[in-house]
Amino acid sequence: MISTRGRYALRVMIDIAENSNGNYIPLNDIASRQGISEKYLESILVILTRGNLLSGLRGKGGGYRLTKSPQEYTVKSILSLTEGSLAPVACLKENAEACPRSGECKTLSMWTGLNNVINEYLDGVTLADLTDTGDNYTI
Amino acid sequence: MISTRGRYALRVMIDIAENSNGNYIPLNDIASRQGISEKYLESILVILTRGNLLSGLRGKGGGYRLTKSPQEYTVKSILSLTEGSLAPVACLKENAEACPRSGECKTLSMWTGLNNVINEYLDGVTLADLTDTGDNYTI
DNA sequence: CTAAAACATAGTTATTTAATAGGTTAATAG
DNA sequence: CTATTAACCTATTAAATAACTATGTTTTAG
Repeated sequence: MISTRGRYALRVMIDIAENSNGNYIPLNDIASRQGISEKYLESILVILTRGNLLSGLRGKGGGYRLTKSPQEYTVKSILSLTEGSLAPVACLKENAEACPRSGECKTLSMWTGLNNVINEYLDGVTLADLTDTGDNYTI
Repeated sequence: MISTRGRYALRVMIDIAENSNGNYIPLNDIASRQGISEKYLESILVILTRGNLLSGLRGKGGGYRLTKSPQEYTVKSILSLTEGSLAPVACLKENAEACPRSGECKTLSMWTGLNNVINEYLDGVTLADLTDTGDNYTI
């Protein structure tokens, strides 16, 4: 289940894709448009910025902007960064410690299949697919 | 993300499918075979029994057994009962209250697509597919 | 009648989520 | 140069959920 962090992150990315045109737009604007608490949004933007999905500029005229064009962001890249992992079970996380039961586990291949199906789907949708214009601008 | 409740439920169903042959098998046996706390397992078996995926019989010689043959259980039916919902976002739950943003929501169709992909996958795997024999017995 | 086992209810602990609060640094407009 | 703007940083908290534990009651077989 995707938490609000991931869902808000997606909305923020869509908001920036639609409202910036390569310009920096301040957190303030995004928060009021989206009706999300400024302070909470800030914690999400930190993650997106540290993960290089956004770049931030301080001071007057500052804000956030995309680091690449909308069609280059997959939904998977946005969600897996903000959610930490999209794996349906703990043993399929990136840096999961080896499960002692993995040898005899009768459900592992089923979980792996589910994981693949989820990843393939989310890899096939880009940020541009979610915006009104589809293709807002190119960096 | 699937919690231990759902994962344990699957393991229990597999265990019963493989070890019962239409006979009732006691919680005690399942718990020790699976290495899961008896008391915690009990709370999961209550859900499975109330949902008619298992039937329980009290007293000596009692225990739990399947209510239908393994190939008639989809993994989805087991997980959605024990997890409550498999929807990736709250607004796609069965009895979700209508989201006030649903009209303007730019991510809804993407989430719906993800939900479909997950449900189709889990609907395509049966309990029989997860057991050693594949087809243990027929009721 | 006694033992076995499901059934029922309530409580505890730890973790995570969602959100707040308050302060610091950097950039720009005037 | 200075005031303002806005990102950046650290810490705290309230609420919910997950995972597990404890104790007792009822039913069934032998």
